[in-house]
Amino acid sequence: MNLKQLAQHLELSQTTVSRALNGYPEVSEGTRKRVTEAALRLNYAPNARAKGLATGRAMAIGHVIPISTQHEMVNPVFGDFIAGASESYLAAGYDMTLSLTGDADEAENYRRLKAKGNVDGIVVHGPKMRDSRIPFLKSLGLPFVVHGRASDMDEEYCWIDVNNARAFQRATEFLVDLGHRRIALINGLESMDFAFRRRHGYEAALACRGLVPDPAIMVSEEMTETNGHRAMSRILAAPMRPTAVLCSSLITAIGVRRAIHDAGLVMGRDVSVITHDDDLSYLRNGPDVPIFTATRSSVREAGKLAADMLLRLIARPDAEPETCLLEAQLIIGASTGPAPRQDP
Amino acid sequence: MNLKQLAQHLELSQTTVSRALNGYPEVSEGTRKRVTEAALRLNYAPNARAKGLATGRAMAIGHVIPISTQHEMVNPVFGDFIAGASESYLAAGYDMTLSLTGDADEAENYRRLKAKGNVDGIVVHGPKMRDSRIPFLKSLGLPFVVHGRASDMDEEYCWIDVNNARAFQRATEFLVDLGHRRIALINGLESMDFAFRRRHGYEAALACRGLVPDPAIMVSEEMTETNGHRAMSRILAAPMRPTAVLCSSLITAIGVRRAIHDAGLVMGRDVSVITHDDDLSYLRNGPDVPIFTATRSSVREAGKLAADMLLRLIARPDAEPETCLLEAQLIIGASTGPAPRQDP
DNA sequence: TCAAACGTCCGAAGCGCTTTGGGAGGGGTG
DNA sequence: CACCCCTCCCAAAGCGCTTCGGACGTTTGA
Repeated sequence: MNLKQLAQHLELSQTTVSRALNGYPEVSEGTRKRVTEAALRLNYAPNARAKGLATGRAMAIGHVIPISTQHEMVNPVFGDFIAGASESYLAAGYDMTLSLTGDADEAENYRRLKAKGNVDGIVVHGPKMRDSRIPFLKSLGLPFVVHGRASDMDEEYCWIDVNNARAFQRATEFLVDLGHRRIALINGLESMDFAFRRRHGYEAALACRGLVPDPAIMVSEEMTETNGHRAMSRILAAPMRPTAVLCSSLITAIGVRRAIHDAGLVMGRDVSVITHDDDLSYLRNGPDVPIFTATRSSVREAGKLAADMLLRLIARPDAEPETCLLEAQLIIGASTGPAPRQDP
Repeated sequence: MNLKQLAQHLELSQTTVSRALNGYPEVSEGTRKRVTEAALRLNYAPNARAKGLATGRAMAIGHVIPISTQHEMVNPVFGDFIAGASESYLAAGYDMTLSLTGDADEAENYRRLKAKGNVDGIVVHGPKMRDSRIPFLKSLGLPFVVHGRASDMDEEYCWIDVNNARAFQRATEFLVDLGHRRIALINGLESMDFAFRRRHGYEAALACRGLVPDPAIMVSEEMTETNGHRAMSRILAAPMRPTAVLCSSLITAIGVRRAIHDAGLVMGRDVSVITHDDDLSYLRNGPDVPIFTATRSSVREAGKLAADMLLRLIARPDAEPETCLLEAQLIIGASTGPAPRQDP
């Protein structure tokens, strides 16, 4: 069933039917009603390709997610982000297309996306420090919103981000206030911008309290359970064991907890743990009393906000670039406590 | 840059340029070379909508994932599945579009997807028992592949699935062989087909060994860490505590491990645990020695196979429906051991 | 009363591509 | 030499939709 057939069936012109369905004023209410009812009954839906061709708008948003070429990992954060974003797309009548891409051909990928014309805008995931994609995308002229930021960039662009530095600064201060003096950091890959910022927040808090960061207890790795376990095991085995640790993800924290347990220690008593918590639906940090003390910020909410921002940007491409900095909550769970006396 | 401009620039007709780019034989090698080089240099890529309109093919696959309306959860399995599938799509030049949908309007959603014509086929996720989507999709005439199966259906359709019954049967037998007599089951929601099959495998193995399943130690819930913890805590607190437990996901198993630990017990000694393991990239079950004994099957691989299957189906829509049953490996980790003597 | 304005509708062009149905030119064949 | 058959290219007709520029009949304002 296409427009032509529908129009014939109604004994109207395609023009009128099209206008009736798209809410144009120059069609009588009676006719509009007749048309919409027939469309519903015959379950007519306009062909998206033809519509896109005629209007020049694809009514679709692209999400490009880089797969770390070495590890080929899909960050679970992505699922929740997408879920949040798709709420907005659904409401606005947009579709969502996904491209997973190796880091290598990413610029080419964006260019094709633009040339192929099947998205009106894109969301950029996993920005790196001084990410070259951002100036490139600006030059392409395709509206985009970045989930995260790229440090050391003078360019103006739309982004939405958690205040990672502040979150980790507060978390570190909280630990220092509890008497901890030796605090480890198990961070994500520092090529990623968020990890860089978190380290800065951590170091700033230490400096502020007259403490010196020790590279021996600072780790930067892909955020998996296994890596968390390995890093924490190593840190616990070394002399001058820390009494507290900051992790960058709940998944890593689970590995850390396992390492603490394996070492015969008790989390929250012998070793305090604070983790960042993206509030993933499948990996909640405890129902009422959180398991981990955490810096929490819903990535799903961020997805929704990013989508809304992008849709606004598409509607008014010449507007000032919006930005949105979300503050993470510091929520207290069972994984932190005062520094033990036998602090080495 | 569109075809017309490219053709003018080359002083050729659109026809010839189009044919040169699409590998048709009726164009000389010299011309083809000239065309492809110019296209590359001017980074021309054909407009996907126009191409789709002309060919009738969208060159895109839709993935429709139901969001359980109650819980609004995004299964982390999905990310890895998608990653696997996108490899195949990329190679075949297909795009991937995502629709998250509430269960309610799902049929309507599929119908629109078909009417809008922006996908050539779809992958159905999370089939339920006797899933009504399957006959509906068959009647729509849109090629589809189901990730999983729907029990109690006479319809023939394409699917790819893990042999869930067999996996859990083997796991249960393995536990019985180790001397366990009282084995708990912490399953996913039994409205989901895979959970239903796993329970059947578990019950079959018990029956085979003359054991009777006890509903008091069988749980069926959404597979989250928290739910795993809660269910296991309850089971451990009750009299007649089991000596082993089967879980449906690694995430649940992590909650189970926490519950065992909280109860002052040791996993693998006091309580044995076997879990299903989808081999997610961010949640590996240990690097070399697995943490959990597990029935393992890579969901990423399944994604790739599903995509391949769907692309074949699209190429030859009249072929017999393919099916693919993957066997899970039973891999031995540190979470299982012989049943303790003090078996109550 | 007449022109202007308005409410409704339609015809046709055009979005960028593929593909059908030729057509010009050149080399081989009888 | 005429004929045929390739090879290589082109013009034009769609694909299904939107939208510009009218057209027709009825109201309205001066």
